[in-house]
This record gives sequence, C-alpha cells and structure tokens, in this order.
Amino acid sequence: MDPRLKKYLESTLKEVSIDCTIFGFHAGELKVLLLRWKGTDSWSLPGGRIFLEESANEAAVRILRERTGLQEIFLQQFYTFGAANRYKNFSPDELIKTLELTFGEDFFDEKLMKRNISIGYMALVEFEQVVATPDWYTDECRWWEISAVPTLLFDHNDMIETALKALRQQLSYQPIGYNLLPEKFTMPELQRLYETILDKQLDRRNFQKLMLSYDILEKLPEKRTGGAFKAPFLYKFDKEKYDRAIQEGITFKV
Amino acid sequence: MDPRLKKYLESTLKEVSIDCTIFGFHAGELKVLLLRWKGTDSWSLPGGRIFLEESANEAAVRILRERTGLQEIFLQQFYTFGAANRYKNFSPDELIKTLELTFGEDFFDEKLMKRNISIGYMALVEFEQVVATPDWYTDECRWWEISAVPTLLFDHNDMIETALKALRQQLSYQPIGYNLLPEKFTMPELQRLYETILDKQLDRRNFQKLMLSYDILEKLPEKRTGGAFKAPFLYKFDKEKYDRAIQEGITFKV
DNA sequence: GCAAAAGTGTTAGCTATACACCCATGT
DNA sequence: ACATGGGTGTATAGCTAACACTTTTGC
Repeated sequence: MDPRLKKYLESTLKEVSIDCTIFGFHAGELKVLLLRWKGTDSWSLPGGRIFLEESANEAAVRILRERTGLQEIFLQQFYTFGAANRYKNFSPDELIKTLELTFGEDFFDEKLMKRNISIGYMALVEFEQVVATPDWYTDECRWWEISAVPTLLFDHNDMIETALKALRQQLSYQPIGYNLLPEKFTMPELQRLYETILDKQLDRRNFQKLMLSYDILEKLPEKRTGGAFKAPFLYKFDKEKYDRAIQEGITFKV
Repeated sequence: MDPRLKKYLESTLKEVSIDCTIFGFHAGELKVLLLRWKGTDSWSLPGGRIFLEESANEAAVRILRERTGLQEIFLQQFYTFGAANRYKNFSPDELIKTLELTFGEDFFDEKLMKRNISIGYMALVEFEQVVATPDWYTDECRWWEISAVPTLLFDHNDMIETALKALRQQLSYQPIGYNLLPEKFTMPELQRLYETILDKQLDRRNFQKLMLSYDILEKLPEKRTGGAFKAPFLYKFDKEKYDRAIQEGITFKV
C-alpha cells in the first residue's frame, strides 16, 4: 500500500466519513459533481475522511476545496447516513471487484468493507468557478445533470435525493442563489434556478414581485444582450441584506 | 473492567455514538430527560453506542426504549455533532475526574477521551407514560424543566439548544402534539404546548381556528372539570388524518 | 359575588394568485 | 416582419392578525 495512503488512513477517523453533494447550476440545469473511481466505470459523490484533530465541518470544507478549488461557499450538513449496510446498489461481489480495481487487493477487506457511517454535506457552488479535480482514488471529476445521474456506488443515489429534498425545504425559508449564480444575473435566470430546484413552473410577474419584496437584490443599470429578444436587466445580490435574510429566515413562498 | 462492559465496547462502534434529546410536556412546561452519572453530580443526555450490525436509527430507537420504556414514538435525527473537542463545559481535569468516578481509572483514557462524533436524535414522548430508567453508568434518570437544565457534560447543552431549534422549525410545517400530549386534551392545553415550544403567546381564538382548520382533531362530547372556571372541551387527534398531515407537510402558520 | 379561565365571530389588512399586452432584439 | 422572450400592473380570493364580551365553575 502507498505509504501516503497508509498515513492518511492512520490519521483519520475510520468508522465515520463525509460525502458531499455539490450542486451547480448551468444552462438552465441543476448539476451535481461526481467522481469516477480509478480503473472503473463506477461513480460516486466526492467524499473523504476526517482527520483526528479536525471537526466534521472543517473536513467538509477541506474536501470541497480539494474537489472544486472553492471555499467560503454555502456548505451545510443535511443528514447522517447510518444504515448498517450502505452498499445496496451493487452486490458485495461487484463492489469488491470495483474496490480491488481502485485500491488493490490488499485494501478493501482491511479498511473499506467495515461498517461505515457517513455525514452528508450539501454545497451550492458557482458552476463557472469550479475547477473539478479528481481524488487520488479517482480518474475523473465532472458535472452530471441531476436527471441523468447514473447508479452510484454505496447509497449515494439516496444521498442526492435526500440532499435535494433538504435544498427544496431550505428554499422555503431562506434565499438561495448567491452561491449558485454568477455575480450578475437576470431575473429570468434566477427564476429558472428556482424552477429547476423546485421542479415546477412559476409565474414571471409574481416571482419578480416576490424576489424584489425581500429587498436582497440590487438592480444594475446594465442589461444582458445577445438574444433575439428584449435585453433583460442584470441584478446582483446585496450581500449584506442577503446574509441578514439568511440569518433571520425570511419566509420564501414560492 | 466489567466483562459485560468490555463486550459492549467491543461489539459497538467506537468513534461515533448517539445522544437523544427527549422532550416531554407536563404542567405547562417543556421538559427534557437527563441522566446523572454514577457517583457524581454531573448530568448528561441519554445516549449510547451503535452495535456493529445495527443502523443508527435502530440504535436510537433502542436507546429510547431502554430509557423510557416507549417505542413507536416520534424520533428523528436532527444534527451530527462533529467538533474535534466536544468537552467544552469542563476542563479536561474536571472531566477526567468525573469519568474516573463513574468508570474507574482504567477506562477513560482507553475509550472515552478519544475523538468521538455524536449523532443527535430528538424524541417527543408522552410525559405520563415514561418510566425513566437509568443506565448501567448512571444513578438517576429524571425530567428537568428546559429552562432549568444545569451545565451538562460534553456539548450536551448545545445539543438541547439545537434540538429545540429543530423542533420549532418542525412546528411550522408539521403538526405536533400527538406524542407529547395524553390521548385526550383540551384546546388550551394544546395551545400551551405550542406556546411553550415557540416561547411566545398566541391568540386563543386564532389558534383554535387554525388547529381546527387542519382537520386533524376530533372534538369529544366530554369536558375536563376540576378548575374554578368554565369546563373546556376535550379533543383527541384523528391519527389517520394526523399522519397524513405529517406526510404531506401542512403549512402550520403559528 | 367574584376571580379565573374558556367559549365564540367579525373585520381589516396583507399576501398569494391569476392573468395579457406591449416592447426590444436578432435573424 | 416575425419570432422570441422580457418588462410591467391590477383585481380577486384567501389567509393572517387583531380584537371583547359572555359563560361556566369553584371558592
């Protein structure tokens, strides 16, 4: 076994780890960042272990930074997955084969097939700013459309499902968008974000009225040109008011 | 060390455990069930370890049953506490002294002072039905008024605080009361429950109108007598409709 | 009879929703 | 010119919130 891997395993918690559902928004689609395990066609959520002297939250920030290059973004725990058997999507044999391909034969029975509990974190990131970077145990790190996510290793499909539910719920008592949209965006873009997350159509006029009523947006004098239609105004979030709204928990009725 | 204790420690997860904030409601006060550690004056939340072949949720149900005698009640995960140092309320020396008093000198450094992550569960139970039962490591198990909870071991004061926040939030999109009140109760009793949890006064007429509008209550022909005032009607929850409301997530506007 | 607490209905203001026409832009 | 999508206001219904007097009961 690689001595660096050995050291990593020895300096981290063994029974509990972290998995991150990282949401991005691009071209009107909600996306999620996935990793392909070395030498396999199997995908999973980005995850990692917690160093002994590090809090779970710190570990989540670190993992997110390692995979996306970003920090200081929306990141929060949403559920801890503690089932005794979290390997439901594949038979034990299939899974062992995958893990052997990635880690070598001396690894899986020692460390990975044992009981493991995972703390699920959810992150919202600006798609364009992400530099998707694979792990030491993965070949590829890329965005998948939420509706096209393949069958993932472990219980990671459940995790995405649960994260999405938590995100939808969040939406109803906190503003969302600051970490998912570029600095400047149009009202229709913001609306499409909401429509995508909630998976339902909203009325343009009512949506705009509602968003403006929260007093967290600043209308810019510029417009976005380039389409064969009337140029929409650009907006940006007033970060101070936005943070206050998150703190105080505005009631978003979308 | 007690061989049964040794066996328990060997057949459970070491790095992650469970703590339960068990809420009860009695005499117009919200209460929480606490344990006093053997040979000490130190209190903590009821908690326990997860058996290797058991899910975290199953462990929580088991722990709750062991401490209260109840099962099939409202119980849910609300947060996982993953700070690197969760012993903030006492100095290491004080804590070691407490743990030595309870477990003997050969225990704490071996098992307990190591890094530990705790999954926080919250339960709502019918006060009158609880048979509060101490642990093998505790002398006493009893209810404390939420406002009179002493400084607890580890980060358990934070846990109660966080559980209470989660409970308040829950209140706004799900009915609450089935597991906290006796089978039959009056409208003012239900209102006091809500007022206690939310820590604010509500209007009697509006509260009644709202509760009745959810169509989860059944008005009984009986009244509660015994006070020097007009006898209030008794109600009970229509369990079927109540469960449906929980499932569908009614918007409670209190 | 008096104190304590419960029963009950109406109104005003606000919020959510439904809905349609005109305008700017690129092809 | 035309297709595409954006800008904008009003009317209605439903919900929330404020509010007071009468009734029952025990002492």
